[in-house]
Amino acid sequence: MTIQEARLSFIQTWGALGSAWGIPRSMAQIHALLLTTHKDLSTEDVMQEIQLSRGNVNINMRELINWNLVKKQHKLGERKEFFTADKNIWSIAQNIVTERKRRELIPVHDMIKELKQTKLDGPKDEVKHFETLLKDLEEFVVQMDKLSEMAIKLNKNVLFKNMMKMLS
Amino acid sequence: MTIQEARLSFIQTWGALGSAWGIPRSMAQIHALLLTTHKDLSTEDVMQEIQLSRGNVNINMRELINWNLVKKQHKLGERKEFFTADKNIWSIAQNIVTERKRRELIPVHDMIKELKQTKLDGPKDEVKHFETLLKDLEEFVVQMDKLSEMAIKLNKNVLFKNMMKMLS
DNA sequence: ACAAACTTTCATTATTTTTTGAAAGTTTAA
DNA sequence: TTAAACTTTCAAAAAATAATGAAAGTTTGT
Repeated sequence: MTIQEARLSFIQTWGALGSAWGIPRSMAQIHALLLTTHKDLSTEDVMQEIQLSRGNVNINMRELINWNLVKKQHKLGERKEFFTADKNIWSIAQNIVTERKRRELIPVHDMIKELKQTKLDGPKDEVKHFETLLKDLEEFVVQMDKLSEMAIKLNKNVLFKNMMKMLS
Repeated sequence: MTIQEARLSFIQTWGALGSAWGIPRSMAQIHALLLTTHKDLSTEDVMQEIQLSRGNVNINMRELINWNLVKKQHKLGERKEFFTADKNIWSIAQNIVTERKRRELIPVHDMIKELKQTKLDGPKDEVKHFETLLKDLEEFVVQMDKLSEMAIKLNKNVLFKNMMKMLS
């Protein structure tokens, strides 16, 4: 298999995975392409390599930059902008986790907190059941948050790896 | 606020969250509805409460059953089927993690393993870079898998909670 | 100031995903 | 065996999401 074929196959799979996790296919594909190459790529390069329109590349590249997964590069003597992906897999994971937390975990937590503060009218047992649900959910959200922090902080850490071993 | 309003608000938010994570809105809403009530509900009940078509409820309920989040109940003297959600938040989380792992983590891991076994033709440095990427990704996938196992096993466990405290 | 080189925007189009609902299928009780 | 009560299926419609590409905007060098 040529390296080109391997790349394409990787890009396809990564795109499908992104799609399943609510990340636009093109965004995931662009990210995958940048991951597979050491060279910095221009918008034109990306368009050509994975057959996307200029607008699409532009918009999704900006999003990747927002997520801190990609950086702009300026080449001496070149007018074009080039792009390069962070290649450290743990830092990639950290940025993705942070971003999704901000977008999804926090809004849910806010809703839970708000409902918890609200006095609910209705049959006593129903109110009780609902309040228990809210309590359980909040505990869960808080634990997930801690777990993600922990995973981020300790991913490369010896203590963490030993703990893993200890617990598996 | 009435308990009915609170429920609706919860169902809406849960539906939106599901949507962001690649789970059909209706499926998440049905799940949320079942979580908010102690009573077992029939298809008809669900259709009425969140305004969904019969087919939609039927299909998504089946999916919830596949995910082990919901169980069928038969009531004595009733011909209809009723449905009830698992109310234990940790067991819910476990089932979701297991299911998503099966659907997304494993296929990606398989792709990585396959590419790793393949002899790649191309410029030496490009091949090297790509192989490093594969190695890093595989390590990552394996660690994620371990982390999810750990989270599942230890969620209610005292040792785990103390560890969390220790590390935060 | 001009124009070439490049980037960004956004209304429109295309694609994908989800939902509908009526028809077909199944089960149960008499 | 029949028919009422209920469940399942799936082709078609609707809704949501993503992609296109041409035009507008910006920057840079002369």
